Amino acid sequence: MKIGALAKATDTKVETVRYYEKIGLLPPPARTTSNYRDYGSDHLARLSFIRRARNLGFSLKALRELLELSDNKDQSCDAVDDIASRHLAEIDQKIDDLTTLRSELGRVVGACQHGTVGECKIIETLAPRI
Amino acid sequence: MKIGALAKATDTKVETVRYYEKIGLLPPPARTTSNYRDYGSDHLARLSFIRRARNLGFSLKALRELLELSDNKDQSCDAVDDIASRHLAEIDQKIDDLTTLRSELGRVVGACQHGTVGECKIIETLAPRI
DNA sequence: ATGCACCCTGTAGTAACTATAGGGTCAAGC
DNA sequence: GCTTGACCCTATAGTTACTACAGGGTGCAT
Repeated sequence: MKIGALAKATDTKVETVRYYEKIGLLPPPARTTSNYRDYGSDHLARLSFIRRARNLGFSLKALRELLELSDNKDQSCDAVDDIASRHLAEIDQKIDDLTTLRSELGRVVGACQHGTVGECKIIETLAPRI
Repeated sequence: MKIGALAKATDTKVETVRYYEKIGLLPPPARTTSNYRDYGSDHLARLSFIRRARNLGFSLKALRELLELSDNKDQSCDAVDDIASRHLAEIDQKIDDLTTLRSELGRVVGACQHGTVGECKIIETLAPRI
C-alpha cells in the first residue's frame, strides 16, 4: 500500500508518516519502480501501535522504549509496566493542574460584568498586585 | 533594576525575559553605560501580567491580544471576556481528553500480569486492532 | 589583581510535527 | 493522446515557547 492509504488507515498525516521514518520510528519500506513507498502489513501494525500509544499520551521517547521492549519478547513486563505507570502519574498530575487552573479561570471569567476594560475583573486579576 | 533582579521578581528566567523583548512582548528598556538592561516599575508590572497570564495557560498570541486590550481602558470588556471564555472551553476539552485517556491507561496498567512482554497486556492493548 | 557573579549578543537546539517549494507519476475523461 | 487532478517524491523552513550554549564584557570584593 502507498503512503496515503497507510496514513488514512492509521489516521495519520502523510508528512507525519515520513517524519516517523526519518526519526527511525518506522522502518523504511520497499519502493516501487517509480520510487513510491510501498508498505506491508508489518508497517501497518507498527504504525497502528505507534498511533495508539501516541493517543494514550506516550512521548516518542517512551514509545521508542516500548517498541524496543516489544521487539524483544522475552523481557520482563515490569519495565513496560514501569513506563506506563510513570505515564499514568504524569497524566494525573496534568489533570490536577488543569482542574486547578480551570477553577481559577472560571472564577475570573464569571466575574466579568461586561463593562469597560478599565473596570474589567479579568484584566484586574492579571494585573500585578502591588 | 537589572535583568537578573527583574527575572527573580517575576519568577522568570533571564533568557526568557530577553526572549519576550525579542518577540516584542516586553518593550526594550533603557541601558546603563555598560549596556546593561535597566528596568523600571512599568516593566515589572508588564512582565508580572505576562507571567500571570502564562500561568493561567494563555498562549503568547492570546496574551498579545489581552495586553493590547488592557491598554485601551475605555472600550468594552467583551473582547477580553471572549478570549478568556474561549480559553476556558479549551481547558475543559483538555480535561475531558485527559480523563478518558487516564481511564484507558489505568485499565492497561492494571492488566499487566507481570509476566514477560510476550504476554503483556500493555503491548496487547496497544497492538493494532485487526 | 584575581576570582566570581553577573551582564551582553548571536545562534542553535528542544518536541513533534506541519507547511511549503519545486518537482515527478498515474489513471480517468474528453 | 492529451490534459486534469490526485497522488507521490525530496529538502528545507516554520511552528510554540522557550532553553542552552559560545564567546565575550563588567563590577565588586578579597
